[in-house]
Amino acid sequence: MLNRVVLVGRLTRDPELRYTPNGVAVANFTLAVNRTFSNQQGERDADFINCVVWRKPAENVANYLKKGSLAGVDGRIQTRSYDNNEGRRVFVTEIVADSVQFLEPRGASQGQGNDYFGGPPSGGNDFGNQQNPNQNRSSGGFNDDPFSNDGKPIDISDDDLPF
Amino acid sequence: MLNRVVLVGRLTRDPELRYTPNGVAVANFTLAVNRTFSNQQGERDADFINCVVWRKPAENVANYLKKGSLAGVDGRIQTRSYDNNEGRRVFVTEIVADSVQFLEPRGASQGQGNDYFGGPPSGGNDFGNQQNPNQNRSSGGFNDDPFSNDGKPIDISDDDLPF
Amino acid sequence: MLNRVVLVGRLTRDPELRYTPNGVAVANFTLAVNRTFSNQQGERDADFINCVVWRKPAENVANYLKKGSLAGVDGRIQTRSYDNNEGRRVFVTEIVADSVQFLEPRGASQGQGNDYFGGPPSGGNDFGNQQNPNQNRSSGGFNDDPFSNDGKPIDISDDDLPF
Amino acid sequence: MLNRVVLVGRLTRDPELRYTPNGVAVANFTLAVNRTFSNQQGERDADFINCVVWRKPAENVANYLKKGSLAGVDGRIQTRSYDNNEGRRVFVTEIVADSVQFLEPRGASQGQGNDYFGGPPSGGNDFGNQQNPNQNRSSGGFNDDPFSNDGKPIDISDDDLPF
DNA sequence: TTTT
DNA sequence: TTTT
Repeated sequence: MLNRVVLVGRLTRDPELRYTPNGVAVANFTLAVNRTFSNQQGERDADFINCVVWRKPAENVANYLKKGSLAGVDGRIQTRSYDNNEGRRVFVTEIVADSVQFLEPRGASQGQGNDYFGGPPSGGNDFGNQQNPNQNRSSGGFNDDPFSNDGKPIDISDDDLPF
Repeated sequence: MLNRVVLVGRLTRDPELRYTPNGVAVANFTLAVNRTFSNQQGERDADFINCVVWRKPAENVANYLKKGSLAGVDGRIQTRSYDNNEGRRVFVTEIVADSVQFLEPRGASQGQGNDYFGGPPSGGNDFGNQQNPNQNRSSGGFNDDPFSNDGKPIDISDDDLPF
Repeated sequence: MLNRVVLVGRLTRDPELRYTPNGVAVANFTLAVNRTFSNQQGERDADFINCVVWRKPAENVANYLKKGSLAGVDGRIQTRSYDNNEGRRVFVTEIVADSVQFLEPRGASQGQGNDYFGGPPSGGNDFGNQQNPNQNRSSGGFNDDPFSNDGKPIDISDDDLPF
Repeated sequence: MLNRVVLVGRLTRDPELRYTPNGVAVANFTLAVNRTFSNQQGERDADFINCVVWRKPAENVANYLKKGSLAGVDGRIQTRSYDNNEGRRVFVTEIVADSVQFLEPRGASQGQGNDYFGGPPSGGNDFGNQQNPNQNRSSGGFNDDPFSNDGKPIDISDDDLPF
């Protein structure tokens, strides 16, 4: 069923990288996502959202992100539970990231070249597991913008503004 | 910052409706969202995701959804904490729904008429807080489908299939 | 960079299935997504959104969805252009679906068993390309709901309701 | 019905700001969203996605974003049509943004203070129409991370790695 | 050219 | 503590 999450926020601390017994990489990190509205005290609260990422992107996260880095996450919500050392059942809600995007400007990672993110060897600012790069023949622009009416009087109506 | 969640799943039990001291409605419910892949044992696990919704849509949820109902949620992740009655700090991660969509077929709610959801007085199958119904003049369709080549030989290339 | 789309709507007509020269399946369909708000005339407009899906899920879409079917789509926006038979450049914006979910109730596809969707041989109501089924050990629930205060007076504040 | 889009990309040119006869602001801009995978030629294509935003956020977009700015968009897909000056029906697919987030680092807009975006008078790096700032009492962190096992041997299994 |  |  549908389960999709997209976040942009900052790492609250350096990511933690581990490996399973079989050598599969896992990285954990927490994203502080500032709310877009203020609370009663006029402050902007944040949500602190735990994220997990596996395999290659896990290593990229560990290598190129650190406390304070601005990052985007595309993933799904996962719930699980485990018994802690006091014999209590603990319930966990976290985001399993399909891909993590590094959103720091070039300077922040001393990269160079014409890519936003100078980091990973392979070039590119996105750490993803097998994506779905499907149909994309002649990637073109977009046109016929109804607003780009060349010199003719503008025609924007108010019809569509319900509140 | 960006924080967006979209879910489709089934209510694990009837929603709970309450009111704040000021009379504002809040509904809580949990969505079981079946995973789209199987685990090692060949079973489909589910994620159990707590949701909150406020005001009018809260009342609609309480009135038209029940245990087992299929529903869609569009919202954001919220984290909070509180001290429980043992003096322990409890951390909560939940979804604050901006809108909840009822996805049961008409029959399921004995509704009628030409709306999918026969429920709410106002008609419509969606419970939302103030949406952003912006520009939408002549709502039209889409056209010039590259695939609708009238009688001419099909032309789909394999260029775009990287794996 | 981030590019994520989630839709729930109804097919405007039967999906079209084709194959590339290399035998890769592609299905095209249009989703009518009713808006959640009414226009000036009190009517609910719809958006008509073109979707493409590749490989196995393409065949599932062709086999199990038809005009009017309620479906969910998780994908990304793609823009491309091509020259039509009048030598005009045509710009296309469409959704490339990573996965398509069949949201019709069981009866609608004469299925049976304890799966929501009785359709595909493999069982399951979701047609997806290689998903990212990562960490998901003991799938558990969620707990310590601040609202489940056992018999104690309810404590919901109005603090958080800014408008 | 569900219709949700989240994008992060760069403006292909300066945004265009206009006003309806009633004085409502509308801004148009196109986002270039680089794909996360390469094409057959080893290049990263981009999708060029037209966006519209209304009212106050429209003015913020016009004031604080320009060609090349990195921005996040949270919105919905809209389709419409109009007749162009050759009497042809043109179909448009675009994103109506509920909110636009400015993702440039502080320096890029000569701002200051402890907010990421020093721009808008009201402070804050997000331009949104009326959001849904609901329940958010004691915004706290997150804890009980199953991975933060203090000095005890790590326990990550491979159970969950299906491919 | 559109669905319920 | 979970839904079909």
